[in-house]
Amino acid sequence: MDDSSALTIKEQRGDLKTPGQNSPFRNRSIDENIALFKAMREGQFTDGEKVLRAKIDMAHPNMNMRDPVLYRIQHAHHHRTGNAWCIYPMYDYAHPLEDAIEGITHSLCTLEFEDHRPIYDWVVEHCEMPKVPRQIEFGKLRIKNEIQGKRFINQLVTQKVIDEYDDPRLITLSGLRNKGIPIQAIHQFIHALGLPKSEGETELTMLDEEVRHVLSNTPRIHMIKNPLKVTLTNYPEGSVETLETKWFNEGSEDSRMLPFSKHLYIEKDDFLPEKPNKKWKRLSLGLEVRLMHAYFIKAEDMVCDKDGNVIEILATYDPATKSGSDFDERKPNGNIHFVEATTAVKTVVEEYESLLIDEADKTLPLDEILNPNALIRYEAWVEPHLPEDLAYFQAIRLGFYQNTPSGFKRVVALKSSFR
RNA sequence: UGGGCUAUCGCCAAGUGGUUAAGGCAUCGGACUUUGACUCCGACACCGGAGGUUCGAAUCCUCCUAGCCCAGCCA
Repeated sequence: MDDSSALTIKEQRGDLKTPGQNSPFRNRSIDENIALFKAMREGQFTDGEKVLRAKIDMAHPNMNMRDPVLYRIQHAHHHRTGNAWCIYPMYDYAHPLEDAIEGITHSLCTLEFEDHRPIYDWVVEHCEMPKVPRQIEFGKLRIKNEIQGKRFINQLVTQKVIDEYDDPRLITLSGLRNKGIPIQAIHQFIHALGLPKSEGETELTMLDEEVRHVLSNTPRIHMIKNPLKVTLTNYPEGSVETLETKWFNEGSEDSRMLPFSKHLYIEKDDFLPEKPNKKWKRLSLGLEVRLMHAYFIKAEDMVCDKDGNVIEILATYDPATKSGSDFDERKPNGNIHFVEATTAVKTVVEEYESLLIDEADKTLPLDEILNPNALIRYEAWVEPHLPEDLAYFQAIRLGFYQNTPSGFKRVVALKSSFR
């Protein structure tokens, strides 16, 4: 039992290179110590008036072994035990005992507790615990370009940079779940990483790849992010054709109805007036592409606004090239997806990227390294007739999305070798 | 000479005296393709440095270098 103040104990502890001094109360008798400790437990002292310490070695090179405090007085209300106790054990004393009592054999924790292992072992041994647990330390799982520290996450929430603690931009478990990352992907990701003692920074692309694997068999649908109007000049006005189309998830015979008409939307990125190079497998004037699951169309002309932006493509379609017709007289310049303009449904979509900019220096202030594109919200055009129980799907050529009551959330983008 | 720990490809990570030094991610080629996806082929490391021991070293020894953690009555 030590009557010294916190400040005195601190001063007596020495520092990294100089040994500490024994407390003047270090040699109290066992009886006196027991009586004092009982009184302490009874609440006869005020906070900080006395403390229980382990008598180890004030000159120990590991400062954790310089007579560490075991119990301190805190007349505090505990959320479980109420006011039953006014003394509380320190982590270094409670933790090894809890492990031993619970029959823990391997107690895993992070690297900064390596210096505490000697006390852990000391407590187990000196308390003569019948079961001997072992503490094993490992490195934290750090992720590149992400925020993980409680302090920083709290700051982000408080400053309203993100909405809540389960914001999908966070890589907390609840954040990942909210974003729609399947639990199997997390398991596989963790399994691939192992439990090393080295402290590296893992790239999140490893998780992304696991997510794509898990989601690879989800139904595929057509969704247009940035619509560009296409008008088929040789298609009758007013009629909407319905094409039966396989979902295209492997092993499934399910099909869906995909509308098609004179008025369509394609992705803005899928058109350039002139073919820029031989690798261009999309639409250009004079070129023919296949609209997936539908027909070949050929861009004949385009309409621009006064600023020169392309706002509409005038094209023709070839009825002979209908999907499934085994037409093979010509090869299209590529395959792009589309949506029928009059039946397409507008849907709110959210997409996420890393919270921090690439190669972020985490020692800089947060507001200097936040990625402004960590959250992007937009309205997309989606084909109709989606199943009501659709939880996940792949928007063809875009990515995997989670279907939620508030809209679509992108779980992970598709890979692309397009340059 | 305070103590504890780490160091294998751009990123993770196997490996514990004899292997062509696993594998994944990323990247770069190419095949296939009604998703520039998937899949499939192919390319991609003198093991932080210097010495030493050994027939043989990423693995053992010595020295060095770099990085991380520790001075709460926090966890």
